[in-house]
Amino acid sequence: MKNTTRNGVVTMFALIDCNNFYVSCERVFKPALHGKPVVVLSNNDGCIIARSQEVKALGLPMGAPVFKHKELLETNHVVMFSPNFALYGDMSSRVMNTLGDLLPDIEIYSIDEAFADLHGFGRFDLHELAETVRDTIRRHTGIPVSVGIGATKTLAKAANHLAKKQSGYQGVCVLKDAASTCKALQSLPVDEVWSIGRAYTRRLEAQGIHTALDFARLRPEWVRRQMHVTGARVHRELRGQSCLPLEQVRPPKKSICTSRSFGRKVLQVGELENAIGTFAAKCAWKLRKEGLYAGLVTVFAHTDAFDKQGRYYRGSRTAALPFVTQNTIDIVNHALAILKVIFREGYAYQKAGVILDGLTAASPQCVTPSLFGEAGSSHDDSAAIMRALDAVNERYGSGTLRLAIESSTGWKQRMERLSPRYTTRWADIIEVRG
DNA sequence: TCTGGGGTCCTAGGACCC
DNA sequence: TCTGGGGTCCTAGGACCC
Repeated sequence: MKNTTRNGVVTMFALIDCNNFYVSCERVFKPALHGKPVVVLSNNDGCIIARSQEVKALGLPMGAPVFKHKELLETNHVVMFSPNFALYGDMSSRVMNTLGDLLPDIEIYSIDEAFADLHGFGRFDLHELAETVRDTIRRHTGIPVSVGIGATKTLAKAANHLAKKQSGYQGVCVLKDAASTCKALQSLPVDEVWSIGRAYTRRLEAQGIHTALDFARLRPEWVRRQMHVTGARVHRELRGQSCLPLEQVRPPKKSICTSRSFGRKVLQVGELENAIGTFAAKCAWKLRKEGLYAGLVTVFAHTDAFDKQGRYYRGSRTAALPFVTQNTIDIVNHALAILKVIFREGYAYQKAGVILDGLTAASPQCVTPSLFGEAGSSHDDSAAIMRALDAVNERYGSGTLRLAIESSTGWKQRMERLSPRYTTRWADIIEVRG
């Protein structure tokens, strides 16, 4: 196994991952739930998207629909929450801030995970360092984390998985040399390797490849041929050759999407227009938050794929905007025009969405305007109106100021088990009585 | 009755051009 | 029967991630 170097110094990567993150967030404010089975549900309270250890032990899989497991959930008195993303987002920044104070070079990889480059910690005991990280985050935020350390990001991921799954590790696993790495990979099923999903697992197992070590020992040419560049990269990473650098600056988004399942059948074009208008406006708002402009709009709508009786239809179309924009009114109008084209009478629509692509950071002044581009309000006026819109909604709550076509509830149907926004809403702040 | 939402990257294949 | 070759751009779909 080769180790990677940075400025001639051997470097190691850490992956810090929150345990059962959404469930842990709920538990911080309801300590009585520790040791009890808890799940967090998707929008519309449809699927299970986070499970406590106790629920995993019951054999309930990730993404399981609630209605299929009603009995199991009831007999085991599983506590259920609607998703509270305002709370999870805020708890995530607390965790990341604490981590950033401990380790200078981090990459926030997802809401509940971060990588760290440990090149400055060569003389430290990495196991002790990892324990300090685990304990400090727990103390400062209440969130339990696991820490995995290895010579590459993929090995850090693998180490983290073992730290979580095998209780002997107590949430900390360091693959400090070739011997410990080999031993770890032997105990890691190949489908747990980062970026080896269902499809590749099926093909690898057919070849008798069952563990990460089996995979790491395959010939590079074979892996390149069968699993393309992505597979080849993972393969090299598992063998200790770092191919994935730490990305401390988040690259700009390439697409922005807002979509929902309706939670009921939508038949009328007017209702669908209301939904698409709402989603398009939300996309435009996300776009402005990122400081980007969109060049393409896609609208899709489809009936229920699980419903074997009903007639299936899936409509989707992409259109180029006449000029790049971040204006809600432009984006909503174009989305509604696309909807007119794809809408078919007589279907029971179950889900729809809007996607913005062709994103650019350039403001319209820097972009050649379309020869037949829509004249009218200047870009300056448009930008000023959007700033005013965002300012009002920021201050008085999203949806205070909106287009007539938008729904006031954002097409959220059932959210019956929502916890309070303890950390982001004054009215919901927790009171401590002494 | 009731099955999430938001992303990225890669490849193959068609359209089109010279 | 036999039907150029190479390049680019775009899109759809697959695979994967959290």
